[in-house]
Amino acid sequence: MPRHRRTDVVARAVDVLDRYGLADLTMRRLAAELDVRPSALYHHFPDKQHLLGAVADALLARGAVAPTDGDDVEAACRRVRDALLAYRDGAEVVATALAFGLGGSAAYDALAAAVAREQVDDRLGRTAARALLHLVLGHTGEEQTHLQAHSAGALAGDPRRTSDFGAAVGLVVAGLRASVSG
Amino acid sequence: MPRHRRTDVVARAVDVLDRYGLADLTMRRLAAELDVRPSALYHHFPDKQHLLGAVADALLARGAVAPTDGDDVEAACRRVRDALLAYRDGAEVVATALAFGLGGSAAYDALAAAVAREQVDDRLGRTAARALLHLVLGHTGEEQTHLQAHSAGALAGDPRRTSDFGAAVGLVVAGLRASVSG
DNA sequence: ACCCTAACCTGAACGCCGTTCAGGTCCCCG
DNA sequence: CGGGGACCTGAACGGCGTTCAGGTTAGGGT
Repeated sequence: MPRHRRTDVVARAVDVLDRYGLADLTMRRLAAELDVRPSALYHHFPDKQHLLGAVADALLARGAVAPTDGDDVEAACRRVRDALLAYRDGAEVVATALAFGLGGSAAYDALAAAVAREQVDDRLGRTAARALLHLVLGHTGEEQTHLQAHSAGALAGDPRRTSDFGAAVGLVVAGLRASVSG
Repeated sequence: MPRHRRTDVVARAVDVLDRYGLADLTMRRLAAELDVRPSALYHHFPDKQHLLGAVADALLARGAVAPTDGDDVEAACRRVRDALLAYRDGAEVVATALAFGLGGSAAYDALAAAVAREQVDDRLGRTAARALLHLVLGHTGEEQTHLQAHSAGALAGDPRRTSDFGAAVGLVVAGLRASVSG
């Protein structure tokens, strides 16, 4: 009965991700959610990794993460971070997509574009963008994991300690500025 | 016939990890390698995550990663990186152990100790150590993934482009020094 | 009005995975 | 010599990603 296109499948996958988490974003579950048999998904994607790559790209697109934004470095980092935080396990999804080389490159592009706006040569710029990417992914992923662990039953948690995300990014930016003018 | 202790199991797991990679480090495979039935492993560890945590700690211990080392920040980062690179998928193993809070804390401790040796207050020091941890894990993991992808059939790879690991770390260290003396 | 092609899907299986549990064996301590 | 703990077996449970031969259906070309 149901007839779906690639876009529908990805959208539904994003929905399942946000409601149940990455661990429960399974081919079988997604298929059930679409009222379809698991094998039907393989008409749209060669395997789960490609699906996850498309999901990562969708997350970033919904967060308006694009290299053409006029953000400075701090704002670009915040924008990527916000996009990742907007969906459950967003950071992990994008990180694995990047690791497999099957998506998520918009995150790097956005950071690289912002870095390029500083007066810095290409080599150092790429290094900085890569460092910032790892920083944002690691920091946000950690935050997201603990945030979710607390939401599930653990009421004895810290009183929402202020995140040092900005400070960590500031450290790299300071190093970048020191390297260019020093 | 065979009788094993926790230590033996972890050692064998490290061996399997290095030979076959994290994806093939399965409870069943490890059990077979020890000439034992899979259920026997659950006498030593409550689940796979705890096993992996112990493996992460073993990797770091073998790399002589300890907070008492007299390294400066750059050297500490290099030491952690070398420990991760010494075994296949080492970075990923330590990263997931840290994410689950079941091991790998020696990596953070080593970096934190080195950072503390700089003249910097605790708050900023912890932020810097955390940033460096994400940087080292992300950078090394990426390197390790691509390195292994190239070793498996892809001879059309880059001519071993020089890694910018040192430059990335230097960026953070420069930022740290700028923040303390500026 | 027809057919044909491509897109989309089914049904059934394959081989793997982590984990559980009741019960067995063997060594060491008292 | 008895008992208890450490270590292991055998067998299953439910779930996973993936494959494949074949069925259905929509829509454009003639």
